[in-house]
Amino acid sequence: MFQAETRIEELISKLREQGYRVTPQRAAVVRVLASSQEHPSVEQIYDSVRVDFPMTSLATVYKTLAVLKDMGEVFELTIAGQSSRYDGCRPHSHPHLICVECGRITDLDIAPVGETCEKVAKRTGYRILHHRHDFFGVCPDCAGDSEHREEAHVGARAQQRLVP
Amino acid sequence: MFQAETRIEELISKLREQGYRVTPQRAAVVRVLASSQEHPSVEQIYDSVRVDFPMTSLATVYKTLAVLKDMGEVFELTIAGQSSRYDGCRPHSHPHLICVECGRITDLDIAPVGETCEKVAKRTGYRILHHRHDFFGVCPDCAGDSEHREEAHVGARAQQRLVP
DNA sequence: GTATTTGCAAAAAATTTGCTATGGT
DNA sequence: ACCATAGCAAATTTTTTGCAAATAC
Repeated sequence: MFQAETRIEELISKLREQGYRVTPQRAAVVRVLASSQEHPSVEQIYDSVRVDFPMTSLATVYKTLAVLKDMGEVFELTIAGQSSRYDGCRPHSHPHLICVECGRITDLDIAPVGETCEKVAKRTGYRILHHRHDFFGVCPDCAGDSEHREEAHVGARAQQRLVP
Repeated sequence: MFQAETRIEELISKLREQGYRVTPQRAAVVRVLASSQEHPSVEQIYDSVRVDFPMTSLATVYKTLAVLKDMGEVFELTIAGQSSRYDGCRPHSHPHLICVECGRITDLDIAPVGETCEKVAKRTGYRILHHRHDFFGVCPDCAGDSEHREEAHVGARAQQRLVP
């Protein structure tokens, strides 16, 4: 929130530096990414962007995200059973906490495992680019809900299949 | 490879215990999952299964994987830009090494972060179910390839006086 | 002015689902 | 025999792409 403006400027600059054109649509996507803690989906980014730029297309959002991903400024969080979420606030790998019920994604500030990256590189001979460390669980809200209404509560956002 | 048989039996038993019927198709999927280190995709599982059971359908593979995932015996590794891969050899969360060039996925045997899970649970109030710790990088083979490609591509002239 | 980028709509992937016949228990 | 499951094809969902028109630089 605080650093959102800074991050927006940073991303805009980097786009320019790399020879990309800064269109209003791209700027809008950047703004949404930099100012949200929500790790939004493409659809959510699209909706937010269209508040200010109703002419923006979904394809453009995808294309912009592809550019930012290639630049290494945005990380795509693929998740089983739902569409990808995007993290553009912090350029560096950091752990996430993901509620498997409601889909909420939170940044974690636990000690980074930076040294482990180097350890892995040394041991395996890989050149490590980044890593993902995500914890999946049930958030307090959803835990409370499911205690009370186990069967009725099928997460509002999370589509889970029911199996006998 | 050694423990494959054991793991196959284990999975079959667990299916039975939970009231699922053990069909030849399901057994075949289990066999592929338990005996491969490759973290196969659905398509690869499908192809392997069809060697022995050519009548098996892709939908059945998906359905079987859904069952095994729900049982917590198979983990779906979602990856940006490609279809999911499945890890059914070890039931417990463990880190992976993923080559972003060739897609190869290798199990890592570095120290588990079990205590971190509990730490996260304590700190956040989430009930942690599992976690993902994956390192993305370029494997030695692919690194070699791209070095050669680059050299060939740059050509003799450009090489003479370039920055270290 | 020119090359990139947009938006659209259509295509391509990837995954799921509904329904009936089949087959495990 | 009963009911879960397989197979198939159609439906969904998610993401990508080709191309003419618009536009950032």
